[in-house]
Amino acid sequence: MTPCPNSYFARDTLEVAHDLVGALLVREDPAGNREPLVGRIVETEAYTQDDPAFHGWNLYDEETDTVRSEGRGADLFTAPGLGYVYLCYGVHWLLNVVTEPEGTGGAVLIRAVEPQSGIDRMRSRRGDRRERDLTNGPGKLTEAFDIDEAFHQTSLTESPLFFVADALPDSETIVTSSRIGISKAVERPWRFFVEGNRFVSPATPSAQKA
DNA sequence: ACGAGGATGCTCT
DNA sequence: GAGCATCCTCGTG
Repeated sequence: MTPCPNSYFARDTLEVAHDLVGALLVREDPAGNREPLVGRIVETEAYTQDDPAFHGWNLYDEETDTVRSEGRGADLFTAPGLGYVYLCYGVHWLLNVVTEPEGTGGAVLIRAVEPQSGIDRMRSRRGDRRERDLTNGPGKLTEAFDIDEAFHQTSLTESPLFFVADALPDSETIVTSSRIGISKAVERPWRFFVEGNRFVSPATPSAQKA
């Protein structure tokens, strides 16, 4: 269980978003008394600094190669491997990990995981429902994993919350589609997910080969 | 299965 | 005051 290091995230955002599909998301109990919560990531989305759907859109000035440090989106230009966690629709926390070298904007949204360990505790947090409904959406998995603003701008390369790289089995294929729930740059195929996996979020635009 | 509508709070204009 | 990187419940087929 070696966490993905900062260098893993200091890469092209599309590559990181692709490679995180199949990786594990691990949430350890700080006290160490209980087994960790573990989910295998089956769906991600990429957001980049030249992307109108990006929260830090237009903070980067190409002419002067500088970044305006105003507002929420500025945290997307911080060091790779940090958390970017924000409240969506006033209701749900969404988990992103910052990508690209510091000073370049980028993040990967974790949209769905397949529970692997700690399922009983996920269900106790989420309510008694089908296993696939515990974590098949970006707001659902943060509730199942007890992730909120406390992880904003904290390191996601060490306990208690980190990623572990893992390859997909031969039986599974990564495909892409347009991203979910955005109104700008909707044509960019920057959603990555495991084809046919039942833990992928319900909204599923037509897929293309990754 | 599928669609409509409401909850709820932060950010930016 | 509008617009969200969403989810849940409750209708109707």
